[in-house]
Parts: sequence; structure tokens; C-alpha cells
Amino acid sequence: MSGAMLKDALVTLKESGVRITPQRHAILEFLISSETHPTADEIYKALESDFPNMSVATVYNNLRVFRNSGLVKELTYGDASSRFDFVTHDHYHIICDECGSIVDFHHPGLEEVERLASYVTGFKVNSHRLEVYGVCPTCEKQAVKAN
Amino acid sequence: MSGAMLKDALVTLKESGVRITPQRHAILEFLISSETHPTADEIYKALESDFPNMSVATVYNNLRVFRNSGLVKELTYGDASSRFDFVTHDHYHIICDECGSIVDFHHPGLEEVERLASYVTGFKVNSHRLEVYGVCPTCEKQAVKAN
DNA sequence: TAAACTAATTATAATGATTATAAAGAAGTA
DNA sequence: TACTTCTTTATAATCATTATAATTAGTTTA
Repeated sequence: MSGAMLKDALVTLKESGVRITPQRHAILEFLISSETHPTADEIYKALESDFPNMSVATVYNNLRVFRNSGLVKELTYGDASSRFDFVTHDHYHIICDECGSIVDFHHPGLEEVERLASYVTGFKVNSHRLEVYGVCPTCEKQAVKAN
Repeated sequence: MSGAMLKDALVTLKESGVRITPQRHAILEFLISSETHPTADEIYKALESDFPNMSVATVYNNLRVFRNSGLVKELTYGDASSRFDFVTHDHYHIICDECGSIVDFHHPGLEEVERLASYVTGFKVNSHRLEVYGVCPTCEKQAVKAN
């Protein structure tokens, strides 16, 4: 079923006039199979063995292409590098304050919040971003052990 | 009343053992009076005339100090520089996709979302981040005019 | 009030993520 | 197959932010 997602993504790209190169194929495939919201550099390193000559710029360029096609979402957290997430169905992220791990969770969209924001500010609303922060079970366990 | 906010902030700092320097005083004052969620560089430039010898590092250092004391919140948006927001009472931000302007709005906290996220993922929740994106009235007017 | 202790500031260099550039290579098409 | 155009590569540049080390200045206490 992740095979179908890849195929769909390739069709989407082709339809918007984007050429399918081996590098693009590999980056997409890696993103889809990945559970970990990788950084550009992690993608680069993961594909190094298959593409020894690939440039980091290629990874960045293509992530931008994918983002512009709506296939990939960029997650930014100030300090560190951006992370990239293949868009499947809508979900939110919860992020561990200790180890930085990112876990998906589903929740109905926050249309009510969007409506209120629009009403109060006069903006025409396009989208929103929500993240929850906390401590993941693994880190919590270690904290308990340490006491 | 913004004078009271500054006074409170200075007390908070003093109580946590942070020295009050003229630079810190000025940065805080500027942040409180500012409506625009400035970047570190904007703060630096704004205070240049009063503190011709101040270093950019001082601005960054002190913004970190203020953040650690809970006085200031850092807003990160990937591409550009971080923006800094003096914490008054809880509010969310709505951001214009066209011109980047940031406007505050108030909404009851999303405790329900936090609860669900915690339940689904097993995380101990600390906080959340919510932003709404759209087009501000000014940009909307210009878009209409352009058609 | 002045000495002493320690933290803060300054100037500068370093870091690290991301982007720009220009030449070489490869997709897609007639 | 040859052509056109987009993509990749390698490298240098940019820009925000942080580290460093020397100097300066708050704060405390006698």
C-alpha cells in the first residue's frame, strides 16, 4: 500500500510537469517508508550508498519541489534543521521535549478555531498549524528510574 | 500599564538572580512596547542609536535569558529568523501568507486536544503550539484591486 | 563607599543549515 | 537520434545564531 502512495506521488509530479529522476524516486520512496520525519541531511546520508555522487543541494531542491506539489510538508522548529513529512491524510504531531521524537496523532480539524480567528482578526483563513509538546513514554520511564 | 509590565518583568528577573543591565532594560522595554514581534536583528537595529557599541550577541544572549525566565516566547518559522514575543496573557497568532504580518487573537486553551493526544500517544503533555495562516485584510484588499 | 566577586558585554571568529551559481549530464520529445 | 530544457553536481556564498576570550560593569558586603 505504500507502493500505491509512491505511484500516486509520481503521477502527481508528472502531471505538474516535474521530471522523474532516480534521485527524486529514491527520496520519495525513502520519505514514504520512513517513520521518523527525517531532516534533509538524514535523507542525504540514507541515500549515500545508492547515490554516492548525489549532492546535498539535490535533496534540498527536490524537497522544495515536493513541497510545492503538496506532497511533502516541512516541519520547522527553530533551532535544528527542518524535518520533512510525506503528506498522507491530515494528522498532527506530538513532540518529546526531552529526546525530540515526533509521533503522529489524529484529531478532527480545528475549524472552530479557524472560524473564531477569522472573525476576530478579519483574516481570510487558509490553514493552521498545531503541535503538542510533552515527554514521551520512553523518556518518562528513564526519568522515573533516575529518581 | 506597559510600565507596570516592565516593572514586573524586572522583578521576575531579579528574583531569579539575573542582573539588570541597561541593555536588558532597553531590550525588554522595546519588546513590550513593540506590536510587531521583532527579530533579534530588528531589536539590535532599533537600539543601535541608544547603544552604539552593543553587540548582536548581547541581543541573542538576553533573548535567551528572557525566554528561560518565561518572559519571552520565541516564534520560529523555518526560513527566516526567529521572532520574539513578550509574554502577557496567553494568546495565539494568525499569520498572513502574503506579507507575513502577525496578529494576536484569543481563544480558550485546547485542553481537549492535549488530553486526546496524551491518551493516544502515551505522552505526558506539557504544552502546545497553534498558529493560523491566511490573508490579512490589507493584502486581501490589494488582491481584489488587482483583479 | 570601595573592594571583590562574578556575571554580562563586546568584538570577532566559528558553526551549520540552506541557497546560489555555473558547468556537465540526463529526461522527455519531435 | 538529436534537440531542448530541466536536473544534478560541486563548490562557494549567505545568513542566522553561537562560541570564545578579553574587557567591563552589577551587586554584595565589609
